[in-house]
Amino acid sequence: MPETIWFRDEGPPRRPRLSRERIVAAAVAHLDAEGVGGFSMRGLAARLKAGTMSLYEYVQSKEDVLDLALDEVIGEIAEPVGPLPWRDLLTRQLTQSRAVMRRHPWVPALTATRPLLGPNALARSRLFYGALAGAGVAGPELTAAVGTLTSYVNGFVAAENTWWATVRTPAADAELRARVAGLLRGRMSEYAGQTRVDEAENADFDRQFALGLDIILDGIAARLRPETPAPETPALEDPGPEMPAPEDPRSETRLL
Amino acid sequence: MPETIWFRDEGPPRRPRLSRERIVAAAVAHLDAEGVGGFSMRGLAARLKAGTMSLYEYVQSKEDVLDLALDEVIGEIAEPVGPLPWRDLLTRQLTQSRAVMRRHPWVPALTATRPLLGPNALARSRLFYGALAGAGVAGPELTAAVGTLTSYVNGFVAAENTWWATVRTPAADAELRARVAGLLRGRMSEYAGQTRVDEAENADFDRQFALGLDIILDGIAARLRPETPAPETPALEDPGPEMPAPEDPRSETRLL
DNA sequence: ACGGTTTTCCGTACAGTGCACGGCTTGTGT
DNA sequence: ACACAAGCCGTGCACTGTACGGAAAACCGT
Repeated sequence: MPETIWFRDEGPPRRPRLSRERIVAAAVAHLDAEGVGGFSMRGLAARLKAGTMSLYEYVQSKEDVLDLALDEVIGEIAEPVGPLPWRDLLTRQLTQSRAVMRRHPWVPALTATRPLLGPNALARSRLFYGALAGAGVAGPELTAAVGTLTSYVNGFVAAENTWWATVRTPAADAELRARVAGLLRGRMSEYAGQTRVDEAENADFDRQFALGLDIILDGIAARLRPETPAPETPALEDPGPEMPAPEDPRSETRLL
Repeated sequence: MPETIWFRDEGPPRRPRLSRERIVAAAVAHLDAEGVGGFSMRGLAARLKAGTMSLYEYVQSKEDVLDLALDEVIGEIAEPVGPLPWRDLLTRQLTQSRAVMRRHPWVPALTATRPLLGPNALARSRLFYGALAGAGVAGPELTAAVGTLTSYVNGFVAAENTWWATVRTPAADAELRARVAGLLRGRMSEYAGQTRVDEAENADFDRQFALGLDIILDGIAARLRPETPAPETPALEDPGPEMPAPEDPRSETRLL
């Protein structure tokens, strides 16, 4: 009687128990749970029920893990579904970016330190460049526009996260909370005559974010129609406004 | 013969050798030299020729030192000199912000983590709110405008700094440099038909920064004159557009 | 079926960290 | 002259990232 697979237990793990994939997944969970300060290779290994040094078979350093985790969560941003006007596309994408960064509050801290060169980050960048180029932005204004948008989102959510972290911490007593709230929210009431700022903070941030985004998008839109008062930027001496066809038409054509 | 002071040597230090002031000055120097990753309390103490634990007489934690150092360098931004149109004032201040953050590349990494509640940071914030309020921005648009501007600056310089750090490091070999440069700068040439991006990178960033800033300021300016196409924001039901007099007229009146 | 090679795993060790604790030194008030 | 307090800091502890080298397992050519 031939011994079948069904009676042979799989025993100790056949193929490698660890993998880069498993490691980054655990890293994201670990970062979500402990924050970037509480993240350690020992803790990560423990979460994987592996020895600490085993991780170094798949990764060269802690920084590598962080880079991988960062690009991983950037991948959580969904691809745009259909053809969309550039402004809607950017608004949706960036709102999603913010959502991801709120879900993973360690992200802004990392983007401020590490360059974003992973495949997902590059795909995002490519998407934005494509959308704005399709809208007619070109030359230095194109890079400026993309840079402005992504810088804004990063900066906004970074500030937003530190706000939540300092004010909504259980350790923060009511007094600190009141003082900080007074300091910051007071600004607005000080200059706008409105004092009751109650508890709609979450909605406040949403609104704040959307408003700021609109401000930037307005500024970009203003550069599209030449009748708006923006007489600067003498344009390149380079005559060619011809646009080379992107080498990968699949992902580009559906942009607009 | 009375013993005069001149023959009595000052001997061992009379008053406390350390002080919060001395510590933050050394901390800034240490951070400039070693970066935020290489910053350690032991190193800082060594720079002050003091025992490590002596620092804790003046400070409760490493984070305290970082917060102090952060607010310290924010103080490097000069006060505006005379009355200025709001747009000029903001442009100058934010350009100086960027200069400070380039001089102290660890700043963006910290602002992404810690809330900015020091006196210098608050004074800056106050200045911006005052300038924009004086220009006629009010309500949620006011906070959004200020948030957008500061978020942009932080985000921009953070990205800029990581760029310099990865590409201009001596450890970065020419190959990495070329690959990264190709990836990023390629975006622009890909969509704008311009390929020669040579070496004017520094000027490029300057221009990029100014352009992005102009985009945002345009967006803000568009909200000032109601004839521009921005029919949203139904305004507060609160009737009073009267602005309360700032309690400290000295620093406010000269804004505009 | 078996010896050898490669791949995966990880225990140990080392230099470094932030900081709690408690003792020492020094200047001051009475 | 003495008590007291303020500034100083050596020692120690728990923790970090990771270099090194050995054990175990998986694969492979014969």
